[in-house]
Amino acid sequence: MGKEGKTDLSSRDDLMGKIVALCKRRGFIFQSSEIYGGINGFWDYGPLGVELKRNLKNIWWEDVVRKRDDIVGLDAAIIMNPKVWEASGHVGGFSDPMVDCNKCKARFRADRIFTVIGRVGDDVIVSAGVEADSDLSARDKVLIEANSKTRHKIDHYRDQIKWVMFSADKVPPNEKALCPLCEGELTEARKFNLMFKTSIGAMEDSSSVAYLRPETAQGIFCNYKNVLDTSRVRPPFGIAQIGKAFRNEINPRNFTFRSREFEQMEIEFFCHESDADKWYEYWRDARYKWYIDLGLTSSRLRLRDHEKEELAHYAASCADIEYDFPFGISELEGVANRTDYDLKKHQEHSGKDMTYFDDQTKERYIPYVIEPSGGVDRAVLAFICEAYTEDEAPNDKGKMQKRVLMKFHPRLAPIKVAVFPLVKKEGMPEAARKIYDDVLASGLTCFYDEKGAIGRRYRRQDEAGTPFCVTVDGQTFEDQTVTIRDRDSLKQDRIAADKVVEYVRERIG
RNA sequence: GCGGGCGUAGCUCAGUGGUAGAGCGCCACGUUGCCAACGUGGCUGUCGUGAGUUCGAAUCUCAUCGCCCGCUCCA
Repeated sequence: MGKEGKTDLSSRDDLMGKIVALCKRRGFIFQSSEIYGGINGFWDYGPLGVELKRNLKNIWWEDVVRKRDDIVGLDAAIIMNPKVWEASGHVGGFSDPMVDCNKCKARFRADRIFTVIGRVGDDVIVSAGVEADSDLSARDKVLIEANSKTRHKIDHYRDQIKWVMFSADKVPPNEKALCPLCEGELTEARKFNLMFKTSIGAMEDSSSVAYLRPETAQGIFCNYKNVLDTSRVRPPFGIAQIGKAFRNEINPRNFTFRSREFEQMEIEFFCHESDADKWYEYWRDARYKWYIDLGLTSSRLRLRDHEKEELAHYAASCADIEYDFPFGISELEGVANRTDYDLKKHQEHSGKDMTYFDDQTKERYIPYVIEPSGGVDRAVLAFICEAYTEDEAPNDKGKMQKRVLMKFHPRLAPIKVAVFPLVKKEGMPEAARKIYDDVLASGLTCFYDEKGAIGRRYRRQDEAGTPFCVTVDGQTFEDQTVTIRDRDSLKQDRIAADKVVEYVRERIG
């Protein structure tokens, strides 16, 4: 990280560096397996981070499942029958071997790139890389495209030339595959399958192969019939799930933003085709508002409708909810109209009937699916970036000093209340302990601290994002009141000691 | 995956071949009467990891892991 000569870009980088440092310093997020040198793309949530993340998931679950009568929950297994991933297209689609050019850095599908070499003895008369359907058509293409000098040579040696043709995924020993664009050397063919593979049972043979799910959605689609048959729901209705998913990303980046193990919070909302557009718009707008209500400012948050060309093959429409991170604008959640694509695919592959029969209209149909699918870790990171604030506060001599605070929405804050004795004597610790016990008993997260100067204790809570700090002082013993300090404004109210829980609850909302 | 930069205490970093450092932090005791106070004492290191060169490596070489930036990729 640069120390000086900051451009706009590097000061944004610096901001991300400060956020990463604070996350570690205060125990929000650690790198996985750090003592062994870490492991790329995996992260651990520390004591404050796990509270923050859990708060976020609980609020989501409350808002989309418990407070609604049209959505039910689900917790599906991470490992599913491998046929699920054939039906979803995850096994077939992303496993083509690819090659890169070492020189011009272009990337190609290995089985589509051929190298053609013509030799007389050990002399190479012609060698070229070419994109083609077969080795013979590749040679023809090379002959047609050859320049006049090369053509001359080829004609001259005609019957003596020994041809070698091969695709970039089947390079013979001692040969090298060539780039069709720049004639540079190509890398070995590599398979780019995003799914983590494992095996079931003690013996690792091919019959036992299984995958860690690359998305949670398929667990919902596979249980759609079970839920319909057991939960007395009928379209329009949704199934919600929070769970881990795994993708063997080529290039994990940007702290926890793109990691190989991550958590999704996802709804699959089933409705009639004729209502699909209406529900799509409903969920797109509702999900956008959800983030704003939890404290992401609308200037950094944006809702972006996908262009027609940008849509995945299964989606009729799609919108991204994006956040302007210090490293750039990136997606938090996607809301898509997936049509009846998924249920149809599972009906085809499993042979099981996925239709719904509507008793009132006497219509039988496969429902359309609206999918609001959010990344939990991405949302946590967005709230962390949003909360990170530097301002100035006076020290004990009234001089302004830099202060770092995390302005979490009180609902998200890992610790809701901290309780301090002003000094460690005259019974103040005991009185503060009692208040601490009361707050804990109420179910609010609370932190007790009597170490060091009062100002230091306030600042420590500022970095943890604790919205309220309660202090027991001399006056507490005269009129049973305490001061309660607001994290953002630094203002203090004096309230009755037994009203702390009530005061905080009112402001958490 | 490619190219570049970086990796030293919990954090920020200094240290260009000769006994591992500073500031902050953390812990204890005292002091302290509302915003990173003060005093005294204390703790903290596989110098990312492994190998090599050398009498001697944090320092030079190679490999490897991790982080950052750009490209690439992105169901």
